[in-house]
Amino acid sequence: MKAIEILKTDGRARRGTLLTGHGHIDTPVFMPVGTQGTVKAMTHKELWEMGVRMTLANAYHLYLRPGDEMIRRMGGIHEFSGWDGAMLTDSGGFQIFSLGVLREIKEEGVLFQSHIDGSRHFLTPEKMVKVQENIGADIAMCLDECVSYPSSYEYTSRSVDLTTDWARRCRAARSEEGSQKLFGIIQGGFYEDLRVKSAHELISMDFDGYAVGGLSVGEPKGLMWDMVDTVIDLLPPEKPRYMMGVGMPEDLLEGVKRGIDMFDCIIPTRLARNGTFFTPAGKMNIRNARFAEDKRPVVEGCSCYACRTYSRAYLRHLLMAHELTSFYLNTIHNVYFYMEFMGNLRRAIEAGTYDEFYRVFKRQYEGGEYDD
RNA sequence: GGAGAGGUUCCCGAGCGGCCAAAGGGGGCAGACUGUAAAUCUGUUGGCGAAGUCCUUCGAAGGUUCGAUCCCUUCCCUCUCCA
Repeated sequence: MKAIEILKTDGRARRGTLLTGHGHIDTPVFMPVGTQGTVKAMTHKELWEMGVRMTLANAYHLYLRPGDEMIRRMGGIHEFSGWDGAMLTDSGGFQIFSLGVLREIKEEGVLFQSHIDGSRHFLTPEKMVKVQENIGADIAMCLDECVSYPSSYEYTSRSVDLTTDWARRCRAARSEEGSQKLFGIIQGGFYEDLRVKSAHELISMDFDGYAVGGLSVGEPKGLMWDMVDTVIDLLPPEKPRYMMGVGMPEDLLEGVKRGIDMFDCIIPTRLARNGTFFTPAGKMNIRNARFAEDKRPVVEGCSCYACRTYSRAYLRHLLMAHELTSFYLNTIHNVYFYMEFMGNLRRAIEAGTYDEFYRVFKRQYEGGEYDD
């Protein structure tokens, strides 16, 4: 079954509808990250009201706790959590990368030591497909190896072969009944030929969609876009393209311009908890002393609950006092900002004015004039 | 009135002859964060534009010493116990 319908294009930018088992999702879409089946500090109510219709959870984390079998017995992640929107699960590939000290990568799979209790687990592509089926994600991701930057050509090359082999095994392991979609993940580090090779091999396996992974791992920005450019035109236009783990608003702007349909990133939620707000004029660190007695909202004219109700001074106070409400309100603002931003991107594509939107946004965002 | 303990940089608190502008924590200030082991991490926190065999600082004033936050004397102030 088809995973996306493209409604309109503007240059390379695509405006479409992602077809999932839990609703049709307007693309380009940004998925807030909810690793453990919840976007930190949010309930479904706030997310839904802000227009979030799709989130990302993590199969590795849910496998360890509470357990994928348990979630299956509870009726799947949607029933278990009460989330009516769509959900994509990452396979745990990123954890192979980020929890590096606790792992050993083999051809057969990854030997992993749980960060929770130290227990040993052998994660294979087949197993992670099964885990994601148990969880009941609308979109599952293949197990992959996300290579760090910098990595040698030799290492990256072997890693791509491994990721490709794992993708083949994931493809073979999936059960064909049900509406869950499975995406392949293009790797290849920062070597164009490896990216091309990875893309070609995955495309030949006919996945429901394709992700570009292994980006934003510490490389210069230019390199990241080189890799996207290298691969984007190889991808079948009738399938969704997902840029994993990206990014900042300016990254979304660049990605959409290049034809990416889906993004996820921890940035809006984590930065919120750490005191950084997104504004049309760039990032704002609310801890800065100059906001101590600032009665204005974070963003003048912003319709989010936090901006409608609270001042910079008060939000700063909540953060400094380590009040839990701070996480809630800050996250609301940043997620709202992202949702509104994505809506604007989509409308710009519909209107055929993406280039203009791109220029205006960048000028404002890099101008940094929120402090008057 | 008697006995004892103590006063250290914004706060708490270590230091008890030079390696001390003074550990550590808190707080403050600033930075970072990109498929979340994140309610996290990093830097900085006396002055002098920077630097230093520089200046000021460890309750106050004297003293001993080449040298004192550290030893001595007196004073001021806190706290505890006894009366």
